[in-house]
Amino acid sequence: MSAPAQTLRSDNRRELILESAAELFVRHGYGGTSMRDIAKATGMLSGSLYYHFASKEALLLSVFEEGVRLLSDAVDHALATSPDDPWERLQAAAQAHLSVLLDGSHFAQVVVRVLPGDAPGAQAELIALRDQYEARFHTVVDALPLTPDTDRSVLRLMLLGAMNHTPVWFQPGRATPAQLARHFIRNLRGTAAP
Amino acid sequence: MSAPAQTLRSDNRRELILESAAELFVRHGYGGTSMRDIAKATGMLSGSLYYHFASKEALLLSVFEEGVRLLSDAVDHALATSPDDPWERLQAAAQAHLSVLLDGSHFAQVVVRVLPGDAPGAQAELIALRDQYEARFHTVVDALPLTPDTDRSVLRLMLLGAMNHTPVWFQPGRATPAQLARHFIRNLRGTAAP
Amino acid sequence: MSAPAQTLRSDNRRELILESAAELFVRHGYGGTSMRDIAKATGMLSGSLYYHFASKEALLLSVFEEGVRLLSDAVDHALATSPDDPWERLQAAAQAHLSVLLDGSHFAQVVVRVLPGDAPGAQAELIALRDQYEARFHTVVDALPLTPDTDRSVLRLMLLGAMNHTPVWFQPGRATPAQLARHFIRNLRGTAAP
Amino acid sequence: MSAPAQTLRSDNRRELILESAAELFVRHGYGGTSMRDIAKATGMLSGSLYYHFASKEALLLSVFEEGVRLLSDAVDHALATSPDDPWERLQAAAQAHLSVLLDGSHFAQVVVRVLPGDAPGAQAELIALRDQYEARFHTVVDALPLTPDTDRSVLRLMLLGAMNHTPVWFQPGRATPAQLARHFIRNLRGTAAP
DNA sequence: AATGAATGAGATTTCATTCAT
DNA sequence: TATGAATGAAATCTCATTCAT
Repeated sequence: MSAPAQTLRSDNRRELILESAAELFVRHGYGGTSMRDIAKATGMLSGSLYYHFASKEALLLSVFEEGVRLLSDAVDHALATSPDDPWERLQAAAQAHLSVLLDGSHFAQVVVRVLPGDAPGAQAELIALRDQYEARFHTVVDALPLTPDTDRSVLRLMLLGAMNHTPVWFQPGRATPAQLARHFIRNLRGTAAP
Repeated sequence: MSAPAQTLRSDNRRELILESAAELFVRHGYGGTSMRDIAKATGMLSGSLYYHFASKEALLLSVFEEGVRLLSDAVDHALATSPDDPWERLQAAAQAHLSVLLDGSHFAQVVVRVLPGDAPGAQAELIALRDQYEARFHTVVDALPLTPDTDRSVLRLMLLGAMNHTPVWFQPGRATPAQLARHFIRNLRGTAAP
Repeated sequence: MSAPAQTLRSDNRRELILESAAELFVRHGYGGTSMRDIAKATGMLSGSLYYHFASKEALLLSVFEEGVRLLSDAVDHALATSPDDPWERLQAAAQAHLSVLLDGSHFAQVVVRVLPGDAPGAQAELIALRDQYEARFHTVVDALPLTPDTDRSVLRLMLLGAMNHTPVWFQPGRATPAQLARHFIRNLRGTAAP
Repeated sequence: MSAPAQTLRSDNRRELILESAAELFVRHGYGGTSMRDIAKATGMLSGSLYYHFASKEALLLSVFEEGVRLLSDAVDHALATSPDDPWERLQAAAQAHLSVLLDGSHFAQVVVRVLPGDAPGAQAELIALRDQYEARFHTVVDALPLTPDTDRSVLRLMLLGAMNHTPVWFQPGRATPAQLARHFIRNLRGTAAP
């Protein structure tokens, strides 16, 4: 009975550090955030972080993994429950992506804010994680019925770029992530007045 | 005869520092780049940088300003020499933006890579510079003939996000900035197969 | 048993830094003393000082406070146990002041050696501390029976100036602080041969 | 015709540097003043100072010498034109000392503000200059008719300490240096109400 | 699990100084 | 005479990290 309680408490601690780190990485970037900043935000001393994470890069990696996990789970679930229409599937994926990204989850924002080059020691892992997640959009875009002269890669990267830019300008009151996703997809399907 | 040489030499020094700094800021981020790194890349000692720039933030600001200047000049020129068709004007602006961004100019890439939050002391100035540049796209997008239910802000931010994401994945051999711009605009006008 | 030892050790460390700093500030002035000098004198590395004091100015302030505390306590105690005669009370205060200043306490000497203008960032606090201490002499001098044409402020400042100058020339073997105090007061009461 | 003009101009430059340096040494101490500060106050670049002075310590020494010269000349002149009464001679010397010190001459204030320990490399010269000046007070105090139990050294150092402390608290409007000198001497001759 | 204390390297910045021009 | 540019050392301070407790 006491063991699970302990585990829970320890998990809470770890969670708390991860959350504080994620928030600070988003706000000031990886290089602009110090272990002391993270410790202070957590109410600990900086040495104490090292009981939970071996290094700053390991901490970043954990944050990044959690962000990728949240995004992946959301998109996977959206695709699993979405109908067959290719454009609707893309919109479902976009909506899932934006929902996680804009609902205040700092984890997901770290994934699109911190570039692998920011942490040379973790570069390879960060790239692998990001690619592994983005593969989903590869699949979905490939299924779209497009005119032959449309470059599917450009379309995919365009959508990803547009979506990953949203944390910079998004304001909660104005539009929901779902509405944004609809806008994005509709724009991609054609916005010109006839 | 000697005066211009002197001026040139001094300008070269400053220019050289700016270029090295820009490149490193792009590669490792602002916080991931040290003044020593910049000095080493320039072949100077780190103290010598301070003859030319008062602080690391002042150096970033100069780099940023140069980037904004390059982008602004290119877009302004493109718009000044472009025909009246609104979509063609947007494409001209996008092409100018992407050309500067992807032709190897690290200055412009700093503008889209370094976020104001990375340098708290320069935050306000960075935001002002960015906004002042992006105003151009406001104007051009406002002139587009769009279906009434299209949110022009979303369309503008979508395009900017897509374009500013390109340095992450662009590979020189595959497509030119001009081709990319055309793709982007075409996609925004409608890519769905009939 | 181990807790007090720990506390003691930590206090000792802080105390040691304060003492080394005080000695160096007295010998070479505030601006002539570097944190490295202080660290070396303490047997630490210069970075370690910052665990105990946030900045060089904060360290100076702590040294200054300790000096003011020592002086204040001594003078307060002297006045509390001195008789009612105003001149004897002034002499008691002067003796207390000189005793602390000349018994080798570097803390007190910092108070009279380092001028507020030496550390612009701490100027206001230094002035406040000094004034708060010197107020005691205001009170005691005000109680003296003086001829009406005597300017009490001048008398007070004369005595303070004379006393605070002593660390420059005092030599331990020649006269005791108590003797000096007696000389000072007697001189102020009249030294002219009849 | 042009040579003297040049000389004059050069002398002015030198004078200007000396004055700026003196003022800054008084305000922020020797260690708290940088060559750049002095250059800026003079309207030159820091490298240019080295045409006039070989080093920061040489500059301090020149300032100090000028201060000692001003004080010495004033006191010597006062003694040369003063009557024979020993106390009046002391008062004349004190008045000369205070007049120079408080009339806004930063040179003289440097002499009493900068301690030899502040500039280890110039220590010996600074001490020699100071001692050479203060010898005058030795002579004058020795001539005083004093009760046998009065320690002449203490009296002399008391007066010097009191006088050299005045720049810290003196306010131009309230009393003239001459009045202060009279107060000081009268206090030393006896202030106690009968 | 966490802390207090320290480390040592390295960050940004400042300094006195030099020197070609 | 003075400047612009640079130097190299040293200044203050911060950092990620370690470790005994």
